[in-house]
Amino acid sequence: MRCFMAVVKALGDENRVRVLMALRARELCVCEIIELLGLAPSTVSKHLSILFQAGLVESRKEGRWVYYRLAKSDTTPEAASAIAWMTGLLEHERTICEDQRRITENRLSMCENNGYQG
Amino acid sequence: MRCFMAVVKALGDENRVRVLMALRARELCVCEIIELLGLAPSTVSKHLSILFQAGLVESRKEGRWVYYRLAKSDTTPEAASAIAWMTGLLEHERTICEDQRRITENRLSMCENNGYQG
DNA sequence: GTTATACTTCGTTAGTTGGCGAATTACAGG
DNA sequence: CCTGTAATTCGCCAACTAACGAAGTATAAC
Repeated sequence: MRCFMAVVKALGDENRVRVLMALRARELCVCEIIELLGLAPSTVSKHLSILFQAGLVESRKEGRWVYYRLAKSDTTPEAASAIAWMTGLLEHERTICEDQRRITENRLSMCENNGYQG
Repeated sequence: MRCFMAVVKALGDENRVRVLMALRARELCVCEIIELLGLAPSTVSKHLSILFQAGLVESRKEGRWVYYRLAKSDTTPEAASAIAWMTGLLEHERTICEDQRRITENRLSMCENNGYQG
């Protein structure tokens, strides 16, 4: 129950939902997410830590950057099924699709890391 | 998106989740839900109105009582799939099962409507 | 070392939420 | 009518949350 509530509360903010949906396309570094949402770095960092605590995302550090990605299937059933459920309902949402476009077209312009090829 | 967020936020409170899971067994009048949760009537009424606004429950009035039940499949896809998702994850939870037992054994003792057969 | 960028942590503030009791409405039964 | 029960609405308060900026940590480049 505690895990389920953590996941649901993590999904309870529109900005966090946008992040999760955006991460379906590819992993993103924090500065890209900052640019995507248009929020202060400290705010975005807090959102990401909430998603992490809920088991919805994973992160890896590479040089100065921290990359976040959706948690793989070896995470909790709550997190995995939440992502699937959310995706089914929101993948055609206007805001989500626009975010998707900005990511795939590398239109996160303010980020110095833009154009990173992995 | 607005509908999805309403559903997710409605699921963001443990008492509301307990109500939804309890309503799988049968429809319940408000006084039974008050007894189940052990909260003030005004608090329970507020919770139920949030669940209703999100399209998760329906209600019918019968005499002095108002009965709530899970929204049928003709509700929004967000609400219907949310109930299915939640049920799959929580049906074996300790608290949920205990609530279930109290309901099926008519152990909501303080309610005058107890023993109602429909 | 110094500077610059990336990110996190901390403290503050404004807005939201969940809880309650009091007052109100609705209805069934004297 | 009046009384009692069921439920909702309203106002209030404590706790939580999302936002920010400032300060701190970490790494790369110079």
